[in-house]
Amino acid sequence: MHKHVMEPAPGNGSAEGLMIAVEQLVRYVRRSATAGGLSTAASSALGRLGREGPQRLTELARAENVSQPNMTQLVTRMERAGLVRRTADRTDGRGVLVEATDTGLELFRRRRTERAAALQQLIDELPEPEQRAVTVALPALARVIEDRQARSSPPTPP
Amino acid sequence: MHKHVMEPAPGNGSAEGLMIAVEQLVRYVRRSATAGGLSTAASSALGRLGREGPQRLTELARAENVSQPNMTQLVTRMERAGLVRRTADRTDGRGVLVEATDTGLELFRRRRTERAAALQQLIDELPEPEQRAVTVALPALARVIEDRQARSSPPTPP
DNA sequence: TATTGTTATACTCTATAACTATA
DNA sequence: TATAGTTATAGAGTATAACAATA
Repeated sequence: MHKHVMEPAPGNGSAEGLMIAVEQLVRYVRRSATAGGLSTAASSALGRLGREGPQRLTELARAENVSQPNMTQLVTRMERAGLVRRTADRTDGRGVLVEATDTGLELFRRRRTERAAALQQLIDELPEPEQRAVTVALPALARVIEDRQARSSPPTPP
Repeated sequence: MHKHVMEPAPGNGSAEGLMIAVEQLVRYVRRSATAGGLSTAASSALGRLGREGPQRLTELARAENVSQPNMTQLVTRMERAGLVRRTADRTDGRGVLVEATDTGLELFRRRRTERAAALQQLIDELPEPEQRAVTVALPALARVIEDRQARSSPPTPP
């Protein structure tokens, strides 16, 4: 096959090659969760609510790296779908707490199970040493991302 | 911090934990490319055109896992932006070949460089053995995904 | 005055169904 | 008849700007 433009192969270890691999993984993962017809954005927001419990709309928007109006609309759609509910923040009359419903939590778990199964299928096809590399590499990358985010946001000072 | 719902941590090696890590990586990578204001979809399609050269619209839609009308519209938007052009397929009057322009290719490279730099920053913060795990794991996963796709699509039979 | 959230507006992205033109 | 592509339609996802209410 003729290569129209010279570029790194996904396997050569350069940062660009690695990014090509990541892009492929991203596309694969995105396709693998289908339950409930949830979008990536909804699934991600719901996951955060499930993991971390009810939180402020602004907090959620910041955490998900979307604008406040975007989150307002996303929450509205999810509320309409019965996945989350809004409640008043008693400590601040301006605030709104967003909370996952039982339906929402259950759907989120089912979707993540689907994605996890798809990833597991991939891993199962790898030889042993590369399997181990995956179980080391992915959590390590996640940890570094978390560290960076913790460093750049206010560390809940006294 | 109180855990609202019990769930695997990103680092415990279970498929669900690994998927949480992948989700985090996905969000990080998506945010890291900003040049040209290209969307994920446009960037991905442009990348394929760059790597593989001009191809049929249907072929492109299938490869990117989107519907044909979706690809029609995406190509239209990209054409309007000067990133691709349509040409006739001389071997089939119904067909349309989509081809990246020089502008399109240049922008694609710049965006991937941005993403690669962001990934490299992550990797640089890892201890040596985990760095090595990353350079093994990501290409291995990409390779398995490619294998699966090759198996499920017609292998260009005679 | 600053912050929280919503509304208004305007794109992109996405799918399904219906259509046109060519094979 | 089947395939390639477009058009029509509709809804999700996104952002910025303007606004309302509360702190």
